[in-house]
Amino acid sequence: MSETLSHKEALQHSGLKNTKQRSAILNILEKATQPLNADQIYLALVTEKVAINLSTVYRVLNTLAEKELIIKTSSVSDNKALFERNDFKHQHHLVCVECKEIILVDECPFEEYEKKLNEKIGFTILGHQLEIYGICDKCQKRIEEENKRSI
Amino acid sequence: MSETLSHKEALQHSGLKNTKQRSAILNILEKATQPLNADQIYLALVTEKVAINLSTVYRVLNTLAEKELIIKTSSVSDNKALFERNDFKHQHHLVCVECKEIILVDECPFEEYEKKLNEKIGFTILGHQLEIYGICDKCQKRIEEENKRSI
DNA sequence: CTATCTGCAAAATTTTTGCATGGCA
DNA sequence: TGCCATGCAAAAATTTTGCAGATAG
Repeated sequence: MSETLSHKEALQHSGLKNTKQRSAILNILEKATQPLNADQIYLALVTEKVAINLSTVYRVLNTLAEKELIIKTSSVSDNKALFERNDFKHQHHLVCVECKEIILVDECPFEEYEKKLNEKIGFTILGHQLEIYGICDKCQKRIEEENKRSI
Repeated sequence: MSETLSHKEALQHSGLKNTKQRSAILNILEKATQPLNADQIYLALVTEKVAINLSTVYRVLNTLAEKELIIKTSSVSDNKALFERNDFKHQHHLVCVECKEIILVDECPFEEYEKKLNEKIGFTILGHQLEIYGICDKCQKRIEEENKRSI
């Protein structure tokens, strides 16, 4: 399995040992279509008959996030930590405060800004964490509809 | 105090009673230059000699967020719930990873970006949580100096 | 072989809840 | 007055940690 192989390489490259727990967690995140929380990952592993402890899940996730193999974010609705694989594309999350859906966007408004800050105050930006929240198109329309009806 | 008055009106408009705890919390968020978590709000209230219980803070914050008088988000780094007033005038933090100093900047690269996102995918931005990290001018120069000396 | 990793149990932290009392409309 | 809101204490939920035994390199 080439995925497992690349996980092994990724772990080694980060100076981490290639254990079945770590590899299994990377596999889960590989398959996921949206960020998952620790419990969801734990349950997915149990379903796949992977023997693991929830505290190990947390520890592995934090380790992988530190090494930037995965990305740690957090959910607005129930504020649990969320994790997703780092495909090294620079993306940001749009979180709808109504339906809690997460929309991924590739564009980033920072290239410009980073340059400006550096010129202005000499601050060198290494990175940033950005979460944008608002209301998605679908919810906006639903809300408008509801308002019309209630008049 | 006109702020207190508008809080009273805002609460009434949402069908909520105007209690000193709710008003005090709205006041704290009014003054804040960035989203605050429940504990920070509680501490700010205690500092201002407002008698309140932490569970009331949580309850009030959730109620206000439901009525959309405030916005609930969550922090990426320590995933705690964050709260800010709905029409937030914000600043951003530049955190130096060397000396941990925090530099406040007023400029925000989002006005442009928000417009673009709205036109493109209909997403209406209510706010955003941004953590920028890098190296400040001072540390940059110190590091360069150290490197020169070690050659 | 040994430094790192995991499981387990227990603790720490954040948030929620039940119930009796208090206070706004 | 009546209902909504708060305080208090206790519980629930999420995440972290210490330690002893297991395992990858």
